[in-house]
Amino acid sequence: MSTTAPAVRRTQAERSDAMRRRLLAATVESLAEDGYAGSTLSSIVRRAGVSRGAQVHHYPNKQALILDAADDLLRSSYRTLGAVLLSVADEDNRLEMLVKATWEQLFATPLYRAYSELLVASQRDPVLAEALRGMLLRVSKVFEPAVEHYFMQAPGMPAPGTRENLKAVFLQFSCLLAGLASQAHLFNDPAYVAAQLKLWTRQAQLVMRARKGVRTPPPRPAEWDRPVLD
Amino acid sequence: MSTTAPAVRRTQAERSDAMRRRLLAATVESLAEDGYAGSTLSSIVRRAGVSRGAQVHHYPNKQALILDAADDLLRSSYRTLGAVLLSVADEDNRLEMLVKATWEQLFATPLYRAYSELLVASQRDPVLAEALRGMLLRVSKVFEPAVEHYFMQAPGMPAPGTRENLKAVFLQFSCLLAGLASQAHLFNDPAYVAAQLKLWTRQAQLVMRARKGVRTPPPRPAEWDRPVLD
DNA sequence: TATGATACAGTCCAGACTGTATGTAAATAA
DNA sequence: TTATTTACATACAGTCTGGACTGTATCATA
Repeated sequence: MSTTAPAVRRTQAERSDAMRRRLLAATVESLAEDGYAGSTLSSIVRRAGVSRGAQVHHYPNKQALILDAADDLLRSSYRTLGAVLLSVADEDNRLEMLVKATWEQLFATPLYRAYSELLVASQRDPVLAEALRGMLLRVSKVFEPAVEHYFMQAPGMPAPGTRENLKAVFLQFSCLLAGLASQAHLFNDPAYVAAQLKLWTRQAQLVMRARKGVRTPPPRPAEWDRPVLD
Repeated sequence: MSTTAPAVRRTQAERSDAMRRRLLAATVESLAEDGYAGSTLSSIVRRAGVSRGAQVHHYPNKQALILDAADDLLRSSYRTLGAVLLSVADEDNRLEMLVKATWEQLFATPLYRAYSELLVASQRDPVLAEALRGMLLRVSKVFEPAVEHYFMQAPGMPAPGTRENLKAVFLQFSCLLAGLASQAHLFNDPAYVAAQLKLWTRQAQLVMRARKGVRTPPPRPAEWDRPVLD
């Protein structure tokens, strides 16, 4: 009667995979809650409920763990963004829903808190900066086709370079969300955020329109459904 | 012939004042260069070229120093913003100049780097958050009258609440700049920032106009010229 | 089943950081 | 001048962190 023995026989790959997942999840959690500097190895392994040895076995040093967590983080955001894009597929007021959903499901989440910690840390860590750069690039590679899939230049806009314009407007959107997210906790009136989202939506509607009759999901790259870990 | 003796007799208040300035300047510098977590008391006093005892004499603990540095930082930004607002006083393309100057002289500076460090730290430090909140409020109390002094709702805009609209558009502006500043180091193409500034300027010009013939400086609150230290 | 590889646990250590305590010089007050 | 407060300097104590190191359990393979 071995009550303690788990007796679940797992393959080495399964064990490693599960352990790495626990460590990465704990790291991202810790980044969001305790910040970059507060995310010590000790606190992370405590949060993950594993030993110090497990961490050192899978990640030779702290930077390796952080980098992998950053990758994990961006991959999650990537998938969340995908869900957001799909969720606004057959709406009438598509832009408004997209704005709202992007804020609520992406920027007003612990995930973005963790990301912003990495962002400021990357100001002084070229390796981390390069990693974030590459990941941002991948995210935009998904977002931009989706934007073109759903939206078009508003008629009568005398703007040259339609495609570039849409991209610029959505880059503006991301900057606005980033700025809002970084300051939102200082606003005593939470309605400010809603008002800002509404304002941008109105402005954007001046230069773009949702394509009519688009009921298919946006282009979905292959790596979309790739598992979180390589 | 006392070669070493400085023999400059200073009053106690002068000594304290000078020392505090050195400490605050070093702290803000350190925040910008080494980040919040990297700004240790040891590194700050080393940067300031003073001893550990000087710091502990003027600031009982780290938080007190950081809080005072935050105050100093916001006060500097406050004055810089004032200079920016005055510098665009008699320009024709006032909005464009204001945008450019605000970016270059405020957000693309080490000062804002330091501020952004405090901003993320304030996510987990309620005291710091409250301090930043109060100081932001003071800054906006200067900025908003200046905005109304220089700009007006564009004619033919069917928007209710002119005053509130202008405020919202400039809050959008500040969020955009904050977002840009937090990510700018990831953009490999520095032209992105310029393009974004241009884009926002164009959009803002749709809803506002520079008042004609305004050649007086914006309202200048009394505390404007108050010295940095109380 | 025997042997080696992999996964994980727990501990130790050198360095760094903050706060404190004590000592000295400079300025003000008496 | 002398006494006393203020400004600064130095030394130290306690805590924490990240990396190294050793030992044990689990899995793969022959």
